[in-house]
Formats: sequence, C-alpha cells, structure tokens
Amino acid sequence: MLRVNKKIEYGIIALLYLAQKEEQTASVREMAVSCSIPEALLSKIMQTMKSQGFVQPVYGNQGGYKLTRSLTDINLLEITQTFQGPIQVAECLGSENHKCPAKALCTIISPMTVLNQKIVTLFESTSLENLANRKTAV
Amino acid sequence: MLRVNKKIEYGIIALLYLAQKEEQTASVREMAVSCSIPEALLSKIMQTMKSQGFVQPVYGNQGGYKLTRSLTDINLLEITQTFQGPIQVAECLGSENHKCPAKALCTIISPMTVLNQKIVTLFESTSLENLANRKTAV
DNA sequence: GTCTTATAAGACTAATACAGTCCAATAACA
DNA sequence: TGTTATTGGACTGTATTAGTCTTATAAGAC
Ligand code: SF4
Ligand code: SF4
Repeated sequence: MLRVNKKIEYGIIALLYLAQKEEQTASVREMAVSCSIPEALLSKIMQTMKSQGFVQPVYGNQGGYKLTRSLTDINLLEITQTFQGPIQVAECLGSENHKCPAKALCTIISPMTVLNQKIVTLFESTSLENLANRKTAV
Repeated sequence: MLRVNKKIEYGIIALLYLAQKEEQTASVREMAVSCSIPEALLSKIMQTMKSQGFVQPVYGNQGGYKLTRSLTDINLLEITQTFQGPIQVAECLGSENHKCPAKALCTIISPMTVLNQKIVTLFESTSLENLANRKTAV
C-alpha cells in the first residue's frame, strides 16, 4: 500500500484549516467538527504539532491553537517524519539497523537508496502551501 | 516509514539472481543460501512470482525456477502491486473505499492524488534492469 | 475564589499487516 | 520407488495503526 498514516493526513487538514483562519485560534472541537475528524484523535495530533513547534496553544475560553509558521515554510517531509518517522523505503536505510538477514549480500541496497532519496526529495519539495493550492512540486 | 515489504525486496533479489544464471534454473534453496534469505519465506515468494508469470517452475532434481521475462520488461510497480497491492499514499485513493470520515470535506484529496501518481510513475519507470545496474530511472 | 473552557498526558484497545514457520501434498525424474 | 523440489494451507508472534478514555492542568470570566 505504501501509505501515509491518518495522523499525517488529519494533521495537514487541520493546519490548512488553521491557516485559513489567519491569526485567529481554532479549538480542537471546532476543527474536528469542521473537518469531520474524530475529536480525541485530532487532540492527540495537535499535541504533537505543538511539541514540534507547528502551532501554539491558547488555553481557556475562545482558546485553541494558532499556526506559528507559514504554510510555505512547512514541507510534507517534516510532517511525515513527525508522525511516521524517517522515510525508509527499505528497513536498512537511514537509521543504522542491521536486522535484515540479506544485508551482507544484498544486491539492491544501492538502488533502493537512490529510490528512497527520490521519494524524500518529492516530499521535501512539497510545501503545505503547495497542498493548499492542490499542487505538488517538481 | 513508508516501507516496501520484505517480500518485495527478497523477491527482487531472487529475480536478479535468476537473471544472472541466464537460462539455468536455480532452486529456492540455492537462492536462499546465496542471498541469505529465509528459505521457507522465499519459497512462498516464488510461488507468488510463479502465479504472476514472472518465473516458471521446474520440478525434480536439478529443478528450481527460471525467469520467463526480461529484466528490462519488469518494473518495480508490478512487483510492488503483486506483494503489497496498489500504491495508495492515502487510503481513499484508487480502490473505491469510503471508510475515511473526513472524505466529504477533505481538502487534500486532490493534491494527494497528484502525489500518489508521482510515486506510481517513479516505480513504474524503474525496471529491474535499472535496479540491477544500481540506477533508478527519471 | 470557583466555574468553565480548553489543552496535556498517559494508558488502553481492537484491527490489521508483516515476517516468518511448519506441515502435508504433489510433480517429475532417475 | 526413492529423491528432489515445488505447492498450498494453516499458523504464530510482533509491530503499527486508528481510535478511545480518563485524569490533570492552565487560564480567563464572573
Ligand atoms: S533486502 Fe537489502 S535493501 Fe532490503 S532491507 Fe535487506 S539489506 Fe536493505
Ligand atoms: S483524509 Fe482525505 S485524502 Fe486522506 S483518506 Fe481521508 S479523504 Fe482521502
């Protein structure tokens, strides 16, 4: 399947929603209702977004979250890494992990590395602004 | 992570090994030992390869499998689809499945479709011959 | 000061996919 | 008929995913 998980998708949808509201805050409930996303799950997602510095929380009545960065400044790779870890089309790529029994004799590590880099570049060159405008770069 | 599963990797390694042997057959045991792939698992993989027409079985002593198609003719997309189903970077793409609660109001279906197509194209334009030569196309 | 609104944090669950194993059956050749 | 090797099915343990629930905390409103 080669899927990006739901946290990533819901997270992006929420950030795009926040961007639309400009400087205003939006609560998790408002975003969940407006975007048909399960509220408890979105709450978790926004906590992570906060910890990564994408949004800032505002407590109390009329509170919620507001964006702290511009959509043009956030790329898909960052979001993906936040919620799904590094892109590794093969498990041996990137983080040093030697679990693969075939590694010593593997004939495809090199091309898999190239393939991985291409996917990384594709994600990296796609900003949330691109997504908001229904485009992907390159 | 965005991983391609082990069956795909082991399967490709096995096909490359077969290609190296030209017209000769190679048994699952031989391939498993030569490539450090768990034999029982590779056996399963080769069964699928056979059912998809990538290889032809030869029973009995000195038997095994032989390639039925040229490496230049097999692309990564085919292999991936065989062992992991269609590439769907978001679950709602491709196969008509409406499980996503956000679908009706989703602001990112369109760009996700474009992104998906780019990954499909990347996989499709990479032949096993490309992989054997440690390259990926485009 | 306390009520209310909202975020924060953690534990918890069910469903699915993945990696791998084991076993009994069958095909073909020597 | 024995040997080599593929075939097909069931089966297991682990990890990830998607989602829920509950309790605690921050801060403004009255
Ligand atoms: S099969 Fe090769 S590329 Fe894939 S994980 Fe193992 S060593 Fe890496
Ligand atoms: S969030 Fe949007 S793109 Fe992702 S699965 Fe749901 S409808 Fe499709």
